Amino acid sequence: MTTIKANSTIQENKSQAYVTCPVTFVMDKIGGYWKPIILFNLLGGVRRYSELKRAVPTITEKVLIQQLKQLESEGLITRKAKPTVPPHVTYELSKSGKALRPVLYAMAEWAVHNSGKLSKTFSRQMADFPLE
Amino acid sequence: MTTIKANSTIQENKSQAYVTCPVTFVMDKIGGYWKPIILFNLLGGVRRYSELKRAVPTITEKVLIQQLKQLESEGLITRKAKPTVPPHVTYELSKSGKALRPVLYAMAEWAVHNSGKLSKTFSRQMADFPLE
DNA sequence: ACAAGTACTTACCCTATAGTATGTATGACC
DNA sequence: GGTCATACATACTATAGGGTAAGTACTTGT
Repeated sequence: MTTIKANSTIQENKSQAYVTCPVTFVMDKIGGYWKPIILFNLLGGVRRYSELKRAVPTITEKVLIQQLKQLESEGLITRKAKPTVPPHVTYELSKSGKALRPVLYAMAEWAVHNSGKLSKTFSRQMADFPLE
Repeated sequence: MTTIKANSTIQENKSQAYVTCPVTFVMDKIGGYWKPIILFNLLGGVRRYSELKRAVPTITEKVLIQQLKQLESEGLITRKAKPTVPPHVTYELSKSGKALRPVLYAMAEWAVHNSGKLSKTFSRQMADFPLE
């Protein structure tokens, strides 16, 4: 599952920047390519694994769980599994995950006003921006 | 200068997600590890290359210019060079770069409230958050 | 008997990003 | 005439993230 090597120079640089820059702290948690997309989808409420897969069709299964595990270990989402067959697993934003709404919203707003030709597409999407 | 290979699968996935997700659009522009940190520093106003270097001491020169070039080509910052010796180069947020303030601010706010022991450090930093 | 669905896991490979180290042009200053 | 400072460039290496492909366990439906 792609274990992270401790004590690499990159990781040490990161942990140093952590302490000094709040923005960096955030980027380290949601900075992966797919993480914001997943979080965005979870803003709409509880989602099954398979629902997320359908909502983000271009992500591969490996990367999807990988990112979900990371988000879970960072405390941004919670996983609930019913021990049935076939399995039934749901993901949900945690308290701090829900607190990211203003961040994602600010991003989306920025995209609407600073994406040239895509602006119209994005502003249409904003109508669907989950309010709670 | 690390040219990006066009037509790789990764790039194609990205360009597809672009069109559907405003959050992804933003992440692609400021999603690099150092970009938000650089932008954060430029929120304070015009900065010389050497000032940025001192402000972000753990970044290497190679990566610093690399990121600056990318931010410039994305239209988030502007570069001005005086043809003197020694050279005098300054960087500044563009209009769309300045528009990122709410995004960075929302991130910093989230960090203050969701970083456990680091919260106090971050809230102290927030006092210095550049207002304009 | 067998295919389908769910939520994964594993093995292997490729690429973008980051780090290390060194080089460059030019004029000012000593 | 050698050093200093500025703002880079370049070559090489390392790592994290992402992609492809295949497999697993168990039950329900045909």
